[in-house]
Amino acid sequence: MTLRLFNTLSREVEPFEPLAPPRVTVYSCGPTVWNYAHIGNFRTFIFVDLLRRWLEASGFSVFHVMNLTDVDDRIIKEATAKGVGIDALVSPYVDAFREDCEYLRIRPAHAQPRATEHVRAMVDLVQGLLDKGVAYRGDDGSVYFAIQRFPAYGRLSRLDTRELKTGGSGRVSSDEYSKENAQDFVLWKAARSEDEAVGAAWDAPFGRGRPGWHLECSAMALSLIGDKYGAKVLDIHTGGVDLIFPHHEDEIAQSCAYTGESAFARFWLHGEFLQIRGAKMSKRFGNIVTARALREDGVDPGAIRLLICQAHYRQPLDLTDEALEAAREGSRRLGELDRRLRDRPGASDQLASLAQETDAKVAAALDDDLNVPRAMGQVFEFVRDANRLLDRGEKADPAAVALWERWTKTLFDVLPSAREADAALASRVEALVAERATAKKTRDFARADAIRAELLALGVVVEDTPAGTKWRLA
RNA sequence: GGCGCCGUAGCCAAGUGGUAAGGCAGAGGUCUGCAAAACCUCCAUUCGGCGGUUCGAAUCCGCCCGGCGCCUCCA
Repeated sequence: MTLRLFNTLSREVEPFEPLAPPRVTVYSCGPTVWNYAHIGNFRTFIFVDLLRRWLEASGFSVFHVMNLTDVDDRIIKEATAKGVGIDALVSPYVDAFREDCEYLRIRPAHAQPRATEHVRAMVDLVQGLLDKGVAYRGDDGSVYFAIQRFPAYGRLSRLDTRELKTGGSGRVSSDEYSKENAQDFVLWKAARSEDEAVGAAWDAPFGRGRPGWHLECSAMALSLIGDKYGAKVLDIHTGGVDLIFPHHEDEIAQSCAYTGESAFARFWLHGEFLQIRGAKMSKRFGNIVTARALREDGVDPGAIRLLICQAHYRQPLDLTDEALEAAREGSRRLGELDRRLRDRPGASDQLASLAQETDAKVAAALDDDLNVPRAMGQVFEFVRDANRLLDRGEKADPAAVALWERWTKTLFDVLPSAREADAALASRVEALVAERATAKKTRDFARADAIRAELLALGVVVEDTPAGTKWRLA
């Protein structure tokens, strides 16, 4: 049983074998920190998080890099508008991104390089490309990559089968005139006064300027895996489907032209979009839902993760209130069983073997191009069967509990967040629960129900069990 | 216009040649003073439509309808 992954390069599911097992290098295109990342961005990052968790659980030693783009056109534009430097603009959003990742239980990448901290590597890369003659300096002082001098250009996005859009707005930016070929892309943008004003310009042998977006990823990836492992080729490169062209195509061109290798990454994995009510989430459409907005609305990260886990990463997923509510309910049910398992420790061959069977199916699903939804289906079948066994008096076998925690915590991390009532509320609730117990004992059910309603108003749900009354936050 | 993805129950969603996983919602039941939680039963003769290939298709092919994305430094 080996891991198979869909490789955008071949458009096929292929057996995954890293260059130097057990090490696996993964580079993920991260956010541009000009604003709060939205939940659509995070769908991709959660997909990568699931991939990493499964690689690690499969015994691979993962080195994960996710960049933070902290210099680009939008950032410069925003900084200019606000009259601040790019670093001042970006810093709060860098912090926000890390907070959001923590909220969504996304494991931080081992390296989270910021583009502006690696300008040296970018300059070297550009110089290397100039030296090799695949890049040239345009009339405007910017440096461009000549795609005609890189025959493999377009392989990832199947450019040879595409036609350029004709007609349309015909919008041509001024730098178009500086290129040898309209499709050449910029590696290094000559500094303008606006760039200087916000601190977005660096010295380079080929002229003062700033890195182009595509360049950033190549330079950081190559320098980080090069420094650490002496490697020139990534095992896996991830991103959203929108990055296939031109971003990843350009990364391949730059990187391979520079290293002389035939590949920049052996596997290219792309996550589909999270749409919102059928449309792409975009600032333009005003339909952005940020992670922090969800957090402020009290949405449990377990529910968000479960929602994302219930669709395959290569399928578009539509975010609706209904879908989120369904996931919240599903996550709650998982949480119920989790509580039950902790409450009833003991030995049970039946539960242990059930868990083992489930685990094998979960593993098979994940090995099949990270089929998380199929794996989740198996977990839910386990929930039903385990509850039935517990109803019949079986105990929570430690071996079963260990596997349960592997799925629900280590791999998918979909349980509801633990929520503790503060001391004041807890003591008030305890008092009411005690009073209700007395009322029940004297068969004053009207009083007991009134107290239950009162508790509900406090956000507390009570459950009468053979072991006594239990309560929890709703 | 070119390239690509998708259309499976009320909602979300697996399944890509062998006779429709799973979640949510809903109905009935067990348990309960009543609830809650959990469990049991039911809930797509059918997979956007029409043709075709096949012993057999949601799965392959063709056409059509509908939705979405990329071709603008957008995950």
